[in-house]
Amino acid sequence: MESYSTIFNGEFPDFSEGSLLESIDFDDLFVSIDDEDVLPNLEMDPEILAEFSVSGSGGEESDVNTSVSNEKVEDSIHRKDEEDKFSGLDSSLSTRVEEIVSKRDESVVVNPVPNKDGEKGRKSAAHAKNSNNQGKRKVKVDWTPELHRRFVQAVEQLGVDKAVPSRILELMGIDCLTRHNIASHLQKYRSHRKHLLAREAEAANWSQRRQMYGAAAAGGGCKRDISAWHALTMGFPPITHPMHHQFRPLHVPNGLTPGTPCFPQPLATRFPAPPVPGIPPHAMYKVDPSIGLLTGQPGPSPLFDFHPSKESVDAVIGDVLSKPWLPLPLGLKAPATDSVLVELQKQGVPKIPPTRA
DNA sequence: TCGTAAATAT
DNA sequence: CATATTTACG
Repeated sequence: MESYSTIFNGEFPDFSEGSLLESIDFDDLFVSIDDEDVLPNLEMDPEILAEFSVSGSGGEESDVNTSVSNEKVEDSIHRKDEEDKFSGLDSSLSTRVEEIVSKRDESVVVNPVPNKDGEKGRKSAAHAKNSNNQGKRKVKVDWTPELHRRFVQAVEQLGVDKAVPSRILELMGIDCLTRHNIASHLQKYRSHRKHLLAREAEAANWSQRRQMYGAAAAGGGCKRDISAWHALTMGFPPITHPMHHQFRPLHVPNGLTPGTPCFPQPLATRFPAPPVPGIPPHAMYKVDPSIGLLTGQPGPSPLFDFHPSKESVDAVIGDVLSKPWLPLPLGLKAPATDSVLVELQKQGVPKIPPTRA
């Protein structure tokens, strides 16, 4: 039910280009559900990315993907699809032929199409593999991050609700894909998006209720806000476990033991990751500009030379609380440590030299 | 052609 | 065994 491709994350950092931080827009991480057409840009698991960076790392203009296959190149098949009519977009593209090597690995050549916004041209390569395509020359399309990027771009350009396979294909300008490929991908994309939004909605809901709880609690026992209290008692299982048992900051000031909460206690105790049904605590996260990354992820917390000042923390607390916990899409992990660190600096959070113990 | 769901391959 | 992708069908 919850199986979705890990490539539906929207954005994929280009490690070969530079800091992956560049590709991370933390603001987008917190897009609320009212943003219909936007999916949060989440960092993809570097491991997953690694796979792709290997095959296509160097080439800047690698219009030809020869990445490849083993020595076995038995036969190649030119697959022609009715989609050829779209070849007009890019002559070089249209000329590209999808080569399928029957024996071992196959390479599908996909050419980049100049982005409308004039972004730097990227190579888009799709590797199609199938071990036994004897008889059938159907090859599974390998939706690489780049390819998916193009896909998403096309979809968003058309509008999520208006996006239709044929149109998407046209916009993508990749001649070796069929409508069916797109349709299939679109199906999954929509499904993924649907669930993702649902999860975000739930998370936001819980976060909201947490806020209510916090307000009610802050009310000092006098439960004026009956609704809030009711919602709390009805919807929330009493939190009996110490916060640090469930949730730990990814980053703790130097000198502290990993796992030691370094963020303000009120935040930790009052706003733990919401127990969204179906989502394990460790799959929830939010980013705190001054504190770092908060997740429900248990385990050792990496240390790094960063220690937010109390002032910085206080200044940002309100903002943090307003941000909802977000569910990590399956196959994803929270932004890397470095990402957070750089983001902190980016936001002007003073970096205090670590106090060597 | 599209969208959905079942089938199938990895 | 999960799940990504293809294939079938209304």
